[in-house]
Amino acid sequence: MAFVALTQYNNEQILSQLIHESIIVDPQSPKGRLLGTAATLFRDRGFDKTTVRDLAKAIGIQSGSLFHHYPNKQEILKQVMQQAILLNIRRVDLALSLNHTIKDKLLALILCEFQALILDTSAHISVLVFEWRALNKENQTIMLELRDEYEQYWIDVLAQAQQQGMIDIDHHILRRLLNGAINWSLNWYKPNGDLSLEQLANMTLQMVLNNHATTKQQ
Amino acid sequence: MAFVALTQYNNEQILSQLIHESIIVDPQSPKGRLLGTAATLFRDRGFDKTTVRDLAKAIGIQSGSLFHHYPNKQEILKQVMQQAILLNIRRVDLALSLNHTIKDKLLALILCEFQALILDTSAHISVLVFEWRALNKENQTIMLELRDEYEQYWIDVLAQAQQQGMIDIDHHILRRLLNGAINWSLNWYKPNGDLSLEQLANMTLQMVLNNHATTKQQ
DNA sequence: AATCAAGCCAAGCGCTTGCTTGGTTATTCA
DNA sequence: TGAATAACCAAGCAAGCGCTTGGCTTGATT
Repeated sequence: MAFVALTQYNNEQILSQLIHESIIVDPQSPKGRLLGTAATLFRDRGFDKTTVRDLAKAIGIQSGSLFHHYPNKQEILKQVMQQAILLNIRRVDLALSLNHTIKDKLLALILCEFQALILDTSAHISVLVFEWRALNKENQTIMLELRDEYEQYWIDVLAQAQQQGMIDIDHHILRRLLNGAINWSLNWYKPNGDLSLEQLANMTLQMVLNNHATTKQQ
Repeated sequence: MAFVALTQYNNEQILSQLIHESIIVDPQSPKGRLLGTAATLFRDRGFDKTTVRDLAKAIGIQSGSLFHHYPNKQEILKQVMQQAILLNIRRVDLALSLNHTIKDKLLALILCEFQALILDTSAHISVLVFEWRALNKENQTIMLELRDEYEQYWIDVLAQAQQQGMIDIDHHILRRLLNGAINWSLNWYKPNGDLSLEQLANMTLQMVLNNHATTKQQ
């Protein structure tokens, strides 16, 4: 029983499912393209340094026309982040259901998080991670509730891993350390280099597992 | 031969030494207090959202008077970051010389980095970590040279740790993961909580060491 | 006693920002 | 086919931004 990663097909299924449920906006629609463009600009230049004129120009409309779609710039930021979390909650949910040992589940979580940061949702997730402070307090509260939902998947798996003796240190703290280690890859990982995301995820797993568990499993 | 951490006295010695060598600005002087206030504001509100009027008001002068001390706002940011690195290079240098086993040296590096982020240089270092993109390209280059100098201490120790079989994965990648894990503590660690920095540093060390090394040493 | 630099103030310039307004064009669907 | 709605334009306002200017005050130096 080997480790199972999400396929491109999986991701497309999740996407169209969420669009159908009206949980996320179709990236093909005007509003969706706006969010995608905004995510890219926010990631590359930062929220504050991206002006509504920059954004409008990148889309090909007048700056004033943005406010037909969203009431203000802050709301655009919120939507970008919200879509990112909602999509990745589903991905994690599916990835965990495809794997059965705790070790594989943990690897699935790690790989999913790397993929979210580096692959197709990179722009949205980068904004979520690095433009957090640009969110106003009210929106931060809303987003924190969604993040808690996502974090629960991690906590559940890590708690079991600790129970089985696969990890040594407190799993809440381990999650914080891991979260930082993975997020930080945005600052250095080069997608077209020698190191694949699967390799990186495996190395990260190896870092947190104690040696007995590593050699005992499988 | 137990692990030796830097004392308050050590830090004061390093500080006055660096002031005497004119490498960093005396925090008591007008320019130094300006940098300290700027660091705090930049950390708490971000560089872009801190206006020169905010900064001037916090110091107790008119906004225009700032430009008597520094030619522009960007230069203030650069100085804040530069002071942070220069001070911490010295600290790491001393901390490594006080410890002799590789395991203790590694723990010293981890603890120093946590302390830099959380304790007295917190404001400066936070700015360095989280306001990097606010630096213009030219200043980024300058700062990268200083960071390389700092990173060399890490690479040296990690390379030896790997040679001795204390860590399993490539030490360059391990440094990236560790760097992220430690930096991220800014987002969650509460200095007055139950968890001390020494404990946190030890847990982090335990995470990266493989079990054989952990049990074999000492 | 004269000099001068450090430190600061008061005022405001020129520019950019998010967003508004009033109106026009395109698309959808009964 | 006609009405409603979505999508957009052109122009510009009010506020905030970094920074400049010209001159005043103070304390150390010679």
